Amino acid sequence: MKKRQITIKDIAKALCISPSTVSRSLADHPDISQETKNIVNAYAREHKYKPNALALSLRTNNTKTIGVILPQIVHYFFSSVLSGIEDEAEKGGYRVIICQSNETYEKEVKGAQALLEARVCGVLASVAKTTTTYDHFQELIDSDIPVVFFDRICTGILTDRVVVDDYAGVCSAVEYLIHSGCRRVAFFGSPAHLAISNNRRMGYEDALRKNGLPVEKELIKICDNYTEALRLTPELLSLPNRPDAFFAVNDETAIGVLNVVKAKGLKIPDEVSICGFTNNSLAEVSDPLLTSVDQHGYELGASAMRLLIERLKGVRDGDRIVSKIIKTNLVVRQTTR
Amino acid sequence: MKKRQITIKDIAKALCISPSTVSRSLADHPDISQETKNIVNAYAREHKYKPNALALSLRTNNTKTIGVILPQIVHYFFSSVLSGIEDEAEKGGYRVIICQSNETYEKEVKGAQALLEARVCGVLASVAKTTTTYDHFQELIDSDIPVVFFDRICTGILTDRVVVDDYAGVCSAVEYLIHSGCRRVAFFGSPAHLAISNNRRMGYEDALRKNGLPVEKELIKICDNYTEALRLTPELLSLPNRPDAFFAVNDETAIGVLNVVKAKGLKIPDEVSICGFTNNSLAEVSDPLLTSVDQHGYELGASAMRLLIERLKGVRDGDRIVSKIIKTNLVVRQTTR
DNA sequence: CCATACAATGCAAACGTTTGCAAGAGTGCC
DNA sequence: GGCACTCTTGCAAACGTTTGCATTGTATGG
Repeated sequence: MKKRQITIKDIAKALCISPSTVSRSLADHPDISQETKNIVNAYAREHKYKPNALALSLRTNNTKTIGVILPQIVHYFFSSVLSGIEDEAEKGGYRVIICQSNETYEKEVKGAQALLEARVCGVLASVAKTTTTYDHFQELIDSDIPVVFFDRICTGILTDRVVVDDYAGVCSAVEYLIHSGCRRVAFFGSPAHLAISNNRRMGYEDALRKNGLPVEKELIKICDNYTEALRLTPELLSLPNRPDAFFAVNDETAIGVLNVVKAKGLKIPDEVSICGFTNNSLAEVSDPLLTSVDQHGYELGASAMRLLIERLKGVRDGDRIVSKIIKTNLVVRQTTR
Repeated sequence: MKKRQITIKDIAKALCISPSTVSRSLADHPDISQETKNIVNAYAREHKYKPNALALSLRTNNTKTIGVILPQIVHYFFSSVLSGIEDEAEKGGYRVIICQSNETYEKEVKGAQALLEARVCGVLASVAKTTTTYDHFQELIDSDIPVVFFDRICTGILTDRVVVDDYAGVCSAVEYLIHSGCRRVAFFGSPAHLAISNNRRMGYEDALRKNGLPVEKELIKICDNYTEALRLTPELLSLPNRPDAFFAVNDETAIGVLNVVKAKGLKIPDEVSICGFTNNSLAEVSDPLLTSVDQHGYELGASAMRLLIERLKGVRDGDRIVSKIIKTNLVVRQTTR
């Protein structure tokens, strides 16, 4: 009952010719007569011949497959990155196989092993939060599989990378706040042990300095989720000299701020401006609509994939590692002046 | 410079034994002496031997790979489904390769072809909005590749499916609204040409009927996005006999309603109750927090994958198609009494 | 001492392709 | 008629595995 897919051998047998002739006919090889080609192609089409990608890969030692290792598909940012990766892969004729680490080191390692066994041509990776040792990535590279890190890069390893320009994104957003008249901008950021956090914090501080404003400890909080924002925002608002703007390191947090500010009866943006980061769907349904820094996740994924494909094609010269930076841009909506 | 992965043949040559012995040693075959096994395993570990999944698949005619066809990875619902699929696949030792259709028929067909070429063991699919003909899915089935549809099922084809219990989800949510004292519940739904839309609409109507309330045309609108909600909600609120509750078919729309209601100065939930559908991250950051029907996307994906694996193992008997229904549940928050 | 049994290993084919090389048929030229 | 050429096709090996069967060597039993 098990129906096998039809193979080149089957076609050859049916038409009483050799497999080589069939193969060459399908590939439109000049050595084969037009007549034979016609017969073969007709038969192949009629019987819905599909080349066996496995056999082909084995033969040519080229799987046309890219592995992706990322923390969590469900996060808006990563799913948009993945979407960009997928689209660009398809354009280049590559398949994509994915492994989510769920932020654990162990699953990340398992994923890398699986990709090695699948003989992928290259790997795109964003490292898990709990990862501190990088042997599994090094093993990929040692096996001559190009690795391109995206967003959460791996500092210990010399390899291509493409990251979001957090620093500039935050800096220009904060400058925008300042130029619109804000004088006391609060900053809600992530814990400092991620490289990304520091970049953002520096962007904030530099924007203040560039514009002659003081960096005040009491306006800087570690706060990167909604509930924390609900807890910390009132504290800041009740300062004798309350902030007139908030910059939050993600949109959930910014929405938390927004809800508190509204509840206190303060006018947005006239009395308090708010700016988020990521620009996910939240920003498009809040009231008022949230101004946010767009990270261009899709573009980042697409860009990483393009870079990887260039590597595979050997367009890029050998050792020179390239590090691309995806520019963010501020999407101004209604929470800023 | 190109470093090949080490193969069984390499090990055989290095140890001056035959490839078969190496293969059997690695598989812990009883025919092989413990001594030989030890030597082989040691050598393999030292040189980081990784079995070539391609060759294995070709040999055994089993790729241990599942194909997934879905409309858009970026949507919260689909990315959570995908996450469930991925996790469950990993448990079962399957790889996952994904194709997004971007809601277009053409890409869906291309995806199906690619999966056929990759000789996947089975396929999980959710059909694109623009798809009206199903030959590409039929071709998979004709090639003896089991297909399990999830969420957006394909009515024309007899096959396993797992869907969200839209009808019951909407019905019980609306009943909840009624039992909490609401008498005029408005319904914001999708255009009727999707099967899903009708189920939801029926759930709404039946809930009203069961509780002796009239189904009123003027309370039923086609409206499934944020901006539409901003346009239509004021209309309903200015009716002489305005609704005291809104049920929306997704969370974006519900948030739109919420924002309008708040702006009008009506109390939520005392004067107007609101209930959404999907229970995505929006529901957890709105003010007040949105009551919503959780679709359990992750569980749906995991369940579909489990069903597919059972099929592949032959646990399920041949022709009987199974259709699983994932129960929704109402997450009551602050927009309902 | 021979037959038998058993343990350990090797041979070779197969999975579905591609491809270098050889081979056959036909044609034109001297 | 023989030679060199072109045009078309086929043979066989290779990619990395697994596995049925054959082979070898050794020990056991009569």
